[in-house]
Amino acid sequence: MASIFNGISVKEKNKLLKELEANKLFFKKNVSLLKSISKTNLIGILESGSVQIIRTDYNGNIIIISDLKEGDIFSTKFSLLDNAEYDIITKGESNIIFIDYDYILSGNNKKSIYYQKFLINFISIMGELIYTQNKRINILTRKTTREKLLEYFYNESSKGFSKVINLKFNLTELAEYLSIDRAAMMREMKHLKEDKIIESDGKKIRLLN
Amino acid sequence: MASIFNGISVKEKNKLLKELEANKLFFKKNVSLLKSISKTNLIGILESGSVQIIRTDYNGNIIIISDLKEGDIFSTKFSLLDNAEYDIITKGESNIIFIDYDYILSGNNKKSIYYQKFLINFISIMGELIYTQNKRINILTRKTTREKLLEYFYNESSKGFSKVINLKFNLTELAEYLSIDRAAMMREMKHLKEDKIIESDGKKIRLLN
DNA sequence: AGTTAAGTGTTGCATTTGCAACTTTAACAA
DNA sequence: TTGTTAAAGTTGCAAATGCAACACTTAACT
Repeated sequence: MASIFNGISVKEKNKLLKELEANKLFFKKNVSLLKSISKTNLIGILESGSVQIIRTDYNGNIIIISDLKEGDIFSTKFSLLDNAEYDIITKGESNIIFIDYDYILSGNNKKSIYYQKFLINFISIMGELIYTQNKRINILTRKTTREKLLEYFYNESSKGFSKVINLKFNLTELAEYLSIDRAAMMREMKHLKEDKIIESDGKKIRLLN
Repeated sequence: MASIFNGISVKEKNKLLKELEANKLFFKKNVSLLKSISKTNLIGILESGSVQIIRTDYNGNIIIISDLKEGDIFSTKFSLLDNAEYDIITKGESNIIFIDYDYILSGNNKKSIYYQKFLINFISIMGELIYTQNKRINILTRKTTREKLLEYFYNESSKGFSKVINLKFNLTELAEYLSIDRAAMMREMKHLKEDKIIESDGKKIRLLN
């Protein structure tokens, strides 16, 4: 998995961050970031700790949009953080580097080789994100629960070159990812088993035929 | 809207394309591109003409995934073009520049200022795409037809700073974008009118209260 | 070990949805 | 003008889905 500082030494990284006028901020556990930062134009790099992007729907249910680990980045520009339903929450004490997005792209007086590497790494990360999003859209646009499940299973199966899938989600999270009711999903998985299209045991799914 | 050659002169552009070992290919109307190119690692830039990315579902229905205009880019890496349901079709005679994605990112011996501009423009375009995709996912993850419609209308309304929306889709395309049955969508729009939540006339929608 | 919380599995029921099959309207070319 | 095609608008109906409410199992913590 690409990281934004790939191929950049610690020394170069510090120079780069100064050049980009980066700010490093410390946050306690369970804090909403949106109160302390600009909502529209920042790139955040999670240096240490852990952070979640969440959506709170009209019922008050919290849906985890993404779970960030050290080295991951997020953006207040591409994500929908101007939308009141969304927020960024620290799950533990976290150090986060913020850089102004437009300043990254201004290019002014930034000709160093590590700046170029930074741009390239950024592109790499964005490419992965676009691909991930396309996969999800490809699933979400299926009309039935069965099609959504099977599209997901086939994706995971071909990714691992195997008819056996070890879910990286628990079943509750899988239902959230597919955006379907959990009970309806369980029901449909039962039908898929009855129809001998899959076998399953816990998080292990086997595609038949 | 950002273009990949923003701020790059024609002369520089030609140097850059040589540096990136770009290939320019001509295609006739109604041709599938996937037969002539590598499926996994290219960036395509539509220099002239018009192109669509489509998906053919199991019923044989064709869904337009995106409609590319001159200057737009597409990627065989981020899009799901390895998936048999997807294809790229020229709608008219088209000239397309292909660049190897990994080569763009290798950075080797590429220190020119226009290469840097190219990277920056690329990031800009990818950022817009990520944002667009996030918006769509935000809609597709709503459970009901009504919520999908309203989320879409509210988005468009706040984008235009107005309670009146002029749809950029026709209603058939809107149903496809929201991934709902057209008849069901029409029915729900009628309910929204009866409930005095919207008024509508053709492609003009007005949000009430 | 015992308690609590989180996740799994199931069911009945009302509602929503997709699908098929129409009619009507609009756009446009012969 | 008339004929043709695409889009808009309707409706009935069967099937799928979400929701609520359970019981049961597993994991996590004190």
